[in-house]
Amino acid sequence: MLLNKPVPLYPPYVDLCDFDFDDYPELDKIFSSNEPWWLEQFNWGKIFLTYIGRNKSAHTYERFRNDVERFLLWSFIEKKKPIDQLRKSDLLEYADFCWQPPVDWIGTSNQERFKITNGYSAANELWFPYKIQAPKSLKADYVIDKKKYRPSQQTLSSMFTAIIVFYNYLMAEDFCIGNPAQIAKKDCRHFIIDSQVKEIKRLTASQWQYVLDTAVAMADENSMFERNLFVIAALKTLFLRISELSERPNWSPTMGHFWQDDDENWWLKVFGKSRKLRDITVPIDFLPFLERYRASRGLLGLPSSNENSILVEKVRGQGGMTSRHLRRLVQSVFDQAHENMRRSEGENKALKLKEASAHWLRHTGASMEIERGRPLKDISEDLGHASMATTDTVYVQSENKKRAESGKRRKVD
DNA sequence: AAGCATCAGCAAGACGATGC
DNA sequence: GCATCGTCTTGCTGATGCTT
Repeated sequence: MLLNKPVPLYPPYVDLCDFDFDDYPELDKIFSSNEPWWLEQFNWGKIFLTYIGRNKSAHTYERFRNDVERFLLWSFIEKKKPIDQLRKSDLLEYADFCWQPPVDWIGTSNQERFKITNGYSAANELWFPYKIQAPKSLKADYVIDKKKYRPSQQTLSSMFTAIIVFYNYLMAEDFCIGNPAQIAKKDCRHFIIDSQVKEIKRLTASQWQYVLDTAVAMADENSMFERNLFVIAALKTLFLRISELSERPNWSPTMGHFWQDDDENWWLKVFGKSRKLRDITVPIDFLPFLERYRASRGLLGLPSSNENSILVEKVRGQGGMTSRHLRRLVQSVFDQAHENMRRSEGENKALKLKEASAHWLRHTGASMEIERGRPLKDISEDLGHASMATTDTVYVQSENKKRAESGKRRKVD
């Protein structure tokens, strides 16, 4: 069976662990009817991904699976050469391929790799190795041109990372003798040195005012939106990441995580990125929002220590919520706020509200605090950054501000 | 100090399960 | 019956620690 179009090779991690060709008749056919090195290299990918899935995070598995799969498909179908025989120039060719893949390798929607049909896993016809989508702010009547697909700098760099790590693994296992990807990365012509001034992804003070007013109005009208109001107020005022409000395998946020010290200052304990626990200062202004949301759930006053009710609760069913749905709650407020602001201030001023995502609230809150002159050190701690340098480059950009200031006074004559 | 390798989190569409 | 919510997906962004 000649392979002339890309097919998915690797299932999700749990399914890869007990992978058996009997369950994947199509793959079985492909590998038994092609040159033996196809199967050998499929197996290299398989043991590498198994190792990643076992020792790294689930996300890293998915990220690396994409790229190992694309790379092998390219070597099978396009290059027709085993990966242990590839050299730097071949890898540069692969980078060109990724930069502008053929249109029949590109899809326009998220799709599962495999579908179960008649008890067997079969390739999903709608799945493609590459994907192009319309940006959410331009969703309506947007025509997708697959020829316009270009990976971002991050995507390209992630591609090299995955292939480099893959080759390193193969070298350690004595399958390969060198790492052509490592050398190719330095010569890849698609990388541009980026020292641009980056726009901070935040709302202006007036856009934020619309978001807050809209959320209050929505909650006043229908108590089901009390939850939306609480979430956006918490994300903005306490600089939270969306995940820090979500139920996760090793952490469930509860009301008891709000606590008071000896001087009656309020704090919130959160479990952040890279398994770091931190306490965030809770301003007095925020307490009414907390009380209000609690009241809508029939909880009296402010949280007592060791209170173990869920922090943000589902309206149907029991327990905390995943980040996916919390993001949708934020999005629904943004959509309404955009509509309100567009009507009274015009499309131009409201535009950013269409692009905004939940994470912008963290940026908006921190940026507004910096403008009010709160010490950078304190904000950095509340954000949970390990170093103030991160806070400065992401939120303040003091170097750029100085440069803009000194450049502003140049004369033409 | 800058750059790189590593890897974790976030965004948002698709789709199906679930609770009321 | 249907809105709510979780899971899977790819693409994007942020953070950390090591090397140079």
